[in-house]
Amino acid sequence: MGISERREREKEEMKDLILQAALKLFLENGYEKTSIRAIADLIEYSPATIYLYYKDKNELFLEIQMLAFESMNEAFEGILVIQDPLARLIKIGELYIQFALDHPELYDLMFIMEAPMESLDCQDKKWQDGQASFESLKMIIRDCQDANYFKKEYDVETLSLTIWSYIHGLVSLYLKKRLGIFDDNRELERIQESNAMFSQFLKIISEQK
Amino acid sequence: MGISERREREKEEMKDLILQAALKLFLENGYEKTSIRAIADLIEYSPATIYLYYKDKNELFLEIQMLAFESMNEAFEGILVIQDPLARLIKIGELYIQFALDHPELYDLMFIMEAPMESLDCQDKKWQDGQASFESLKMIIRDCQDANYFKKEYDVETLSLTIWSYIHGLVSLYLKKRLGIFDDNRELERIQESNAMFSQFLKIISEQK
DNA sequence: TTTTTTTATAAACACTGTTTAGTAACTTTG
DNA sequence: CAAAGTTACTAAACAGTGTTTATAAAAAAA
Repeated sequence: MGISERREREKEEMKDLILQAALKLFLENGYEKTSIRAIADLIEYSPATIYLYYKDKNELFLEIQMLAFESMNEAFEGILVIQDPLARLIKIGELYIQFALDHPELYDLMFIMEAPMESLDCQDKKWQDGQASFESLKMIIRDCQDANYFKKEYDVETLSLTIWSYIHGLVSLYLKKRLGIFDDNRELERIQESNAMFSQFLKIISEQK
Repeated sequence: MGISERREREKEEMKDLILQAALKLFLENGYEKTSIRAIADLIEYSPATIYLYYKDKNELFLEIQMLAFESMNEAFEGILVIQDPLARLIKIGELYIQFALDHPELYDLMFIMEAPMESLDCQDKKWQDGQASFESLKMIIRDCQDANYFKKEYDVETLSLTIWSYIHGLVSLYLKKRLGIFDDNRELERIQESNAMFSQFLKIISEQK
């Protein structure tokens, strides 16, 4: 009997219809201004209908967060062609910054907002794409150790966290408009300069034996 | 005539009454759950009264942000007794982390939330305590350069931003519950380990000539 | 064709920040 | 001292928000 299968399929289609509408409005207006009523209006359904497919607003935006991680991991794919591990590390940092600047709302959802993490920890399988992107970083750092760029005594996870912290801090200070402390209006250049300096530091650390 | 002066004083007292009530509720429940009505209830006034003293919710919480910066700068005061500039730099990092962990809601307001920055840039005189704390960092780094810890070619502001980015990234990943990617429940230890590693790196960079 | 199950919604609930119109109290003036 | 003017305050409303409930319509199974 194909009926229940068709219904299952229709249910998925409806979930996706809602998700795409939510994504569209979210990218245009951000989280707060994307109301359930606005999403319902866009797809021409009643607000209550959305609750038949998603438990609440958080669950809906958790799904968008997952799409965002997939998208980021895609952006990281081209990285493997770079032979030298340290150059690869520096490149992934640049791609990370680029992703954050290109999709500030998605970045917010992935790494800053607490809303989508409220009924979840990063261990959850829904965060596997999030974990995957961190695994990419860890792998590159292991490669750097194998190629004798970093001391093998360094704990890979600690080193990964240290580098991730830096780059996340840099982009989130920018996204949250805290780089205005510099009196000139060269916030984007500041990011590039700081990142160049950090890359330089990584090289110094790698040369130190 | 002392009457208008008394009224001026009473106006300030009322502003402070509202501010203290807002601060109390904010520290207990965070920004979203601190409603104007709840503040009004606590001081036994009508919600509309609050709007006679503050333009809107943002202006009220901008005032709290300023209190938070003052409080952080106080926490930094003891730093000057440390003779060695590099040790001083490492110590201010520890104090920064401690402040963030002790007052997560205040930290959020100062460096993460966009709400209080909406009608303001960091250049505004209301952010002078915010600028002061960044100046402290810049001064320490200049001292490090004078003591030959860091190359004099390094731009002080770029170096400050790089270090600030790292430490802000670390604490904000923790506060926003993104350190759950580590399967153990040792998030606080992770922070300590990463910070120890970063301090180590600073030493390596300072020794490289 | 009748019964059962699924799908969708109108309306309400309990909130939110904010504005408006009107009242009561205090201050100044005649 | 009484009238006029000013200031302080609030009840009520406005326009939103996320979410739940009761009800009706449509589809599937009996």
